[in-house]
Amino acid sequence: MRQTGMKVRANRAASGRVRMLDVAREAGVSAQTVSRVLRLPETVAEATRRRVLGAIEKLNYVPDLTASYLASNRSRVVALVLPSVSMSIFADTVAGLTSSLDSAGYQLLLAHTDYSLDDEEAAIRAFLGRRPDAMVLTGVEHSARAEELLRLSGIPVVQTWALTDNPIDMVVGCDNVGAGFAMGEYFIERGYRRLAFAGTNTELRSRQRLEGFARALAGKVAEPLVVGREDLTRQMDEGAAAVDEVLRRQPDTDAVFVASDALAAGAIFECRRRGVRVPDDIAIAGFGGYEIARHITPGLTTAEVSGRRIGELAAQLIVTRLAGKALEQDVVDVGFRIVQRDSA
Amino acid sequence: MRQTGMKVRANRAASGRVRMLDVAREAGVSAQTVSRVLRLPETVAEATRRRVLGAIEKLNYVPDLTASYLASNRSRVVALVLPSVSMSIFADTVAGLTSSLDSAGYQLLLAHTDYSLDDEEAAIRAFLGRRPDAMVLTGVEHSARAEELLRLSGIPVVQTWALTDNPIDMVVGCDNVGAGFAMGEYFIERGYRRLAFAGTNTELRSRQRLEGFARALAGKVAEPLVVGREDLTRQMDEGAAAVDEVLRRQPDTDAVFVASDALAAGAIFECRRRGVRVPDDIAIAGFGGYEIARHITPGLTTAEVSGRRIGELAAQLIVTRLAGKALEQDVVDVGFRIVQRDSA
DNA sequence: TATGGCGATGATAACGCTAACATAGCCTTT
DNA sequence: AAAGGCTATGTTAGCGTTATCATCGCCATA
Repeated sequence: MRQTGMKVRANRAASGRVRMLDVAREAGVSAQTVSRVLRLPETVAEATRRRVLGAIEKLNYVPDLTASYLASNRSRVVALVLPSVSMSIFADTVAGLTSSLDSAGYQLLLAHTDYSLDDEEAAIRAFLGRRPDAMVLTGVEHSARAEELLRLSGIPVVQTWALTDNPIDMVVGCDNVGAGFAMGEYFIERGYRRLAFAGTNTELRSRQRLEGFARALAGKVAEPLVVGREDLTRQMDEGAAAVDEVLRRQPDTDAVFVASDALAAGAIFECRRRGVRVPDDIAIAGFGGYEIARHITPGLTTAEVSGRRIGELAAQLIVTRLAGKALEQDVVDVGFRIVQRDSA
Repeated sequence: MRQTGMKVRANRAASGRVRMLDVAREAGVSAQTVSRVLRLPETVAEATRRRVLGAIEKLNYVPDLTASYLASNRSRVVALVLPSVSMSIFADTVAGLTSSLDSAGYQLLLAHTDYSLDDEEAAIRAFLGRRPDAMVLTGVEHSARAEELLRLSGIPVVQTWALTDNPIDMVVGCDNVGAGFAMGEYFIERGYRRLAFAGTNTELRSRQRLEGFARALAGKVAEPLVVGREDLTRQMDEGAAAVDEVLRRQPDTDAVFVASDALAAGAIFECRRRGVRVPDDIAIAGFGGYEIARHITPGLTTAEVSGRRIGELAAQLIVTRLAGKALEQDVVDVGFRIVQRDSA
């Protein structure tokens, strides 16, 4: 496979692939000039540049960014770790992130953890081997080892969808405790007295929403019934199961705060199937602000957070940082907004 | 930055990063032995291996897969090009793909094209620079140049979500024309006579479903009204708009085949808002088999296709092929299934 | 005891690119 | 006209890994 001995002879590499040197020969320049045409075109004379571009076109040359990284120490790759890919809320974040990074010439490496911190650590470790220029994580809860690896790597890291006083590096998210608190107050103002919370045990963000929610109720009404779900692959099924559990364990519940809109939609659908009226028999509020919240009947009252904006801001922080510029702030709160509809 | 002159001295590279050589020195072996511990552990003596693993742990060494690619010509990266990330149907495919590839040690590079063939070509070009071991595309329609680049690259390519007689390499998908035809027959059997189709102009797959649908109606009932949507970012909004257009342009429509379940759900929600009864006033069927089809009221009749299975099979084809094994078949039809619920 | 084979390890030369420095030619400036 | 500076291009030496071949013991075999 590898050619040994005969030097310089070949017009193509042993691999058969077109290299920068092949383009250079075709254009009658040095490899360095080809490199410059690609990266700093304005430093190359018009005529030369045209000749090189012609050769690139003719030979169908595609530069090897892997080799480029090795020589320049910039990979132009951003790694993204998500709990789950098939979750609309994160999909918006991915969309915002890629849109903004694309235009800056970065590409996205993706992994998902199935909500396991161990899997997350494994994913981070594997990613670091690709030498990404930056890494985006979901949430602010990670294994100690994962945080250490990230710190040692020295690359910019953005944690998303939550806030923390002790970030690894940068954070773009919302105040989950605050959102829970606001929803608790909202329920109480409206006169609901027998409350429940349905969320996921495995997610810190869900637990934080519960924390705020419970705090808002404290001293005013009874503690909320808490229903925790583990499996998150079938969101609507889980939401339906959550309602079922709430109605079984505390039949006189008059309002439920559900930790995500997809779950909440599942809950509303289940109520409809059972003939339980929303909000008359039971009020339901969600979190996230997915498209379905606007469309479902009754409209879903929810704590809206712009997932897309989180992605865009994360990208912006990364690009700014990688450009060597100073950041105005490395903790960004995108906020939330209680959107009132008919479900609560 | 680069050190010139003084050789061998440094215990760490100029970059400050831990290299294989640092581990080798720590363990008192050669770099090659460290490499072997990582890739072919069984060829290294037990005691040596332990020493090397200890050194790796101690120094927090993370192998540089970029350099590894350059030397071995295997990147262990699979590139995936999607029309859109925030679309549940593709999310399942991504999930299936990553799950299967993870365990084989591959990582996923992701890009989206916003349904533009030009953007797709750009994404493919950019990806090829990363030298992925394989590439997964959505659909079977690509620019001529993109196909040429892929063929020249020589890597395994899997096209998904459709079938074709002339694949670039491998295909995993379903028969969109056939699904449309089956849905057409279904409507006719049930006595619907004034039909419409709502889909996207930009997607070949949507047009194929229409083709089959129209063919099933031909000679039996009038040609279907065709409503085409362009913007696909807000699926449910688009579905609502589609119903609106159908009712406006052909008020006596008694059934609509909508090219995706998310659109169809939007359509059902819109009908509900307007007081149009489904299926009594208008029947609605979808395509895909998303979770919402089971939950919405009325339940959505749909042509179900397993997006997850498409991802899993694509991964399997890739892994088999990269392992140098022969494939039983390079065109896989995952099939579809008309699932009858209450909406049609 | 010489021979061959095998298991474990090491030395060396790429892989395709870019940083850093070098050079060559030309234009200003004084 | 000499000095300096600028622009366009070339040369060289890596970046961190792995493929390949070489080496060195050691043991079984004849």
